Amino acid sequence: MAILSGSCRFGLWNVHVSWQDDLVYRVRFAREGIPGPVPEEILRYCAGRPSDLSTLRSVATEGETTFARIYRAVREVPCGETVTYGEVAWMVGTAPRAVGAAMARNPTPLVVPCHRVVAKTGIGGFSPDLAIKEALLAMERQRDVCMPEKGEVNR
DNA sequence: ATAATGTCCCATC
DNA sequence: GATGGGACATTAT
Repeated sequence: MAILSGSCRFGLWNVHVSWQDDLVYRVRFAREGIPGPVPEEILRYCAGRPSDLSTLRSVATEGETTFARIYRAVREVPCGETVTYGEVAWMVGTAPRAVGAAMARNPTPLVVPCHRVVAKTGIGGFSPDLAIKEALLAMERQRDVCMPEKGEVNR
């Protein structure tokens, strides 16, 4: 089968997704949208509705490279919570700057929740726009986009 | 081999 | 509180 690609809206941005079944190859934020399908969980998440992004897999977490291990560690950060670059580094057994470099090159934001990794003193960075990171964190703190478990999805 | 990262920590004002 | 420099691991050129 061919890899599918499409986009959905999140605030002022469009979230482009390349995927197949439960495996996500790439996620990126862009000004303009494109037609095509997007995984159901991502669609719900962007709409601020309950979703469980952990049901999706990312190509970024596969392999035995240091980056892959970093992405796996980040994936375990619960929705609504944050960790610092240093803490992730300690868990994986690497350096804080390596974590920063890995986040900057994260091929699948959201699926690998790099927005939950913040600096010890501030919020850290995010591209293409730090405002996206702030919006994601604010949404996870206030809304119940987290915990799709056991039917509370609608009513 | 060198530069560049979405960092951290400690020593200074 | 603000600033500066060094150390750290990894990737890209």
